[in-house]
Amino acid sequence: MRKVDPVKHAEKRQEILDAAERCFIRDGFHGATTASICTEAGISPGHLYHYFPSKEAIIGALVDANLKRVAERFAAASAAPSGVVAALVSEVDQKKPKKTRNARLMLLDMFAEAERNPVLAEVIRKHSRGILTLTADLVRRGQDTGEIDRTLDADAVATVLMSVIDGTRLIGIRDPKLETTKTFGLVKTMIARFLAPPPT
Amino acid sequence: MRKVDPVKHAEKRQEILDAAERCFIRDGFHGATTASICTEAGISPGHLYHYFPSKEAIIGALVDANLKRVAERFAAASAAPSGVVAALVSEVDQKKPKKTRNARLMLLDMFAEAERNPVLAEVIRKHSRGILTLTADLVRRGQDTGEIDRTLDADAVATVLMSVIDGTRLIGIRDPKLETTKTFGLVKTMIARFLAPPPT
Amino acid sequence: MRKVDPVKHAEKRQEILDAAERCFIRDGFHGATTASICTEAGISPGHLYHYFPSKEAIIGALVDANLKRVAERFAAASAAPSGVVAALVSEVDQKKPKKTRNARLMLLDMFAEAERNPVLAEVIRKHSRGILTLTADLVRRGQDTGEIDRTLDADAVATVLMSVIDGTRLIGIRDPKLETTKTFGLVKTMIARFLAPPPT
Amino acid sequence: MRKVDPVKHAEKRQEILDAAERCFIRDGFHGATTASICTEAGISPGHLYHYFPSKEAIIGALVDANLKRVAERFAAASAAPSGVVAALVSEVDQKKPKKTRNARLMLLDMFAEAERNPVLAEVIRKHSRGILTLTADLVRRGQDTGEIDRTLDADAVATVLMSVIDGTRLIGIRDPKLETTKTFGLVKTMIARFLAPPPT
DNA sequence: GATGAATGAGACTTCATTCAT
DNA sequence: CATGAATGAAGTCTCATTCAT
Repeated sequence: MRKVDPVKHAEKRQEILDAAERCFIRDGFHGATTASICTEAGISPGHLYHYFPSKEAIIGALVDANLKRVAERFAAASAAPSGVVAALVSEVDQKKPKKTRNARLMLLDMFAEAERNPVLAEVIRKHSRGILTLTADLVRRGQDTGEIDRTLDADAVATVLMSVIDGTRLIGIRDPKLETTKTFGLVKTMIARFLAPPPT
Repeated sequence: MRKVDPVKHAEKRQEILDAAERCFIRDGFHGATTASICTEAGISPGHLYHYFPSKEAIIGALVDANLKRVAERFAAASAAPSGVVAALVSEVDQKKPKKTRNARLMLLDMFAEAERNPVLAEVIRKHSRGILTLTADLVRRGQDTGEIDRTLDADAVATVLMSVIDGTRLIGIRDPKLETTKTFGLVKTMIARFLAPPPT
Repeated sequence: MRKVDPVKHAEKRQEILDAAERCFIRDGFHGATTASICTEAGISPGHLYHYFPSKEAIIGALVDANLKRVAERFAAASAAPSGVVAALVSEVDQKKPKKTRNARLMLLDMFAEAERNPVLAEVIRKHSRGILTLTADLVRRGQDTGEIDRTLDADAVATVLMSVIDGTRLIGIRDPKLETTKTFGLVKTMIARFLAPPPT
Repeated sequence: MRKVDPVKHAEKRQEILDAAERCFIRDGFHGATTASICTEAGISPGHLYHYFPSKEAIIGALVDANLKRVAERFAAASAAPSGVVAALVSEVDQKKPKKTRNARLMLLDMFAEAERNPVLAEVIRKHSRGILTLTADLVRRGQDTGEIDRTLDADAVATVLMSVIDGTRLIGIRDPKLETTKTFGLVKTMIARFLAPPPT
């Protein structure tokens, strides 16, 4: 008799995820309550559980979606015809401050949560491996073209670059005033000098 | 004649802080309960409040102590007679994996918490400014001796280096297997190339 | 189509208030616990907070309802066609001893609580002003008909009468044995002599 | 070897009672903590129990002392050579507002507490009986001299007068603005008319 | 699907009282 | 006498989750 309309179901699910993201950014993973998410999404508390089996599952889905988005953005940058180093450096660029802040908020909550939550940790590891592979390939391409120092280990370089980008994301907690174009520019300089082939 | 023994009080306070740190590392700021801290410290639930007015105050004291320790360690490295770049790079070095992990756990919880807790945010900012000043001075010294590229802005360099170190600390969440000597070595290479004066 | 049933909600809320009143009469505002109220109301500890944001709010609602009831009862008496003095005196009458005792218990807890709780104090003030106005009007009516001494200030008389009634309510604490028909009768005599126009 | 100096002991005891009274007036019987009383009295928490076996005992002693003082003041007024009605009415007089307020605070807390505390209730009853006896005697004296209506039952009159005075004390909770000289004056008028012998 | 009433474990905190020194 | 460290029961309130309708 009754059939679930899978499209509508998926749409509603996404709406809830969006609402949850707003709540998490506003209040953090722990500060946000399922009740607040339901209010934000305009549904009743019980109804949430038609779409997600638990608050943890919402977090998991959100983290997965977020990291996937980042990975895809990076993949797009890699595929772009600009130089290899330019692609590598693209993630450092300063977006709108508000976006930067939101990204940082989610990143920190995600990472902090992942420390005690193996499922989340695995999600992060999965996406990290993807980005790492992509980056390493990019580095190897740069080495082939001579843009990048051939003596560097491409995989290790990828790891270091990912860590640099993560570090860049955190600057704003140390002190919001440090989150400047100058800082980001200097990070790019650092990466450029790091990767540059040694002068002959 | 009979007075409070401030030494004993401070000692007990420290014991509680140590116990709390173990709990926080094990369960996180949110997962750890005041009850678990009391059990770990071997005191009764109410007694905690003779030493700290709230759980938040414990976190605050712990964060302050932790960051102070880091800053002091770094100050010591700066004062050492080894080269300037060596000092700058010292923080990257891999300690015992367990210590690395613990440091990361605290760092993440601290930073995540600070996003919603202005008091904590200010504590972090205070210590960050201290480290930044120290680093910038070190960089300037390096520029004076010719070890470091004179065209770089010392303050901006300090910011970038701090961010790189923060990023290094996070590698283990992305994937514990990446937390290798090789990775850390390559970070040092990056910093060295970044700071090196341009070949004439 | 499907909506919250506001009637049921209000009913449950009232049930809880009734349960709370029983608890407060039995144990006092401080002696009664939210747990005991929940047990009395037959609900779980957490569920209380679907209907009231805090224990204080329950007290507030109860005090408001109680005073409102008193004011309405008095308003009804005022409207009755019996003589003005009879109406004024009606509040003194002795009800069933148990009711008298309960009323006293609530009154005392209310008043004691109001000393430190401005919100409660305002609730009491609000209803007191209502009763005062009503009484003063009644007195003026009596003065018009010649039942009451025209030289008395109606507002001041209202204040004194309210205070007399409050005092009457407290007799039972001084000594339960004093709470007799004789005492109450004499209070009526006092009021009658007080209000009576002077003999010409 | 060690003898307790009973004088010093009694003095310290009184100091503690004074401190406790300040605390109770400030915070109420429930709001005041033994810790705050100790701080106010300048002693350590443990030391309190050298003078009183419990917080309840402090309240008991304080209530006893307070009521005794009231009774004595009233006894003094009774003994004064002024008219009988003047003596009866003396308790109504408005003291300094602050004193009035403090008296009310203590009275309410005392009475509210006595509702659930039989020991306190008995203390109150004891002193009430004393005042009642005194008042009744005074009334009888007035009846002998012709100042007071001879048809009134002296004991019942005493009860009513005590209740009127209690009521007067509460006026300020209903609304602080009502605690005026005019109100108190009118209460005196009421009492005078109440007691006056009927015109022949 | 959808609601919101209901649950219950458990968190943080308070405070009168005791005890070792 | 005097201190203050220590106890532990209990209280208010939160919140993820379930269930009847």
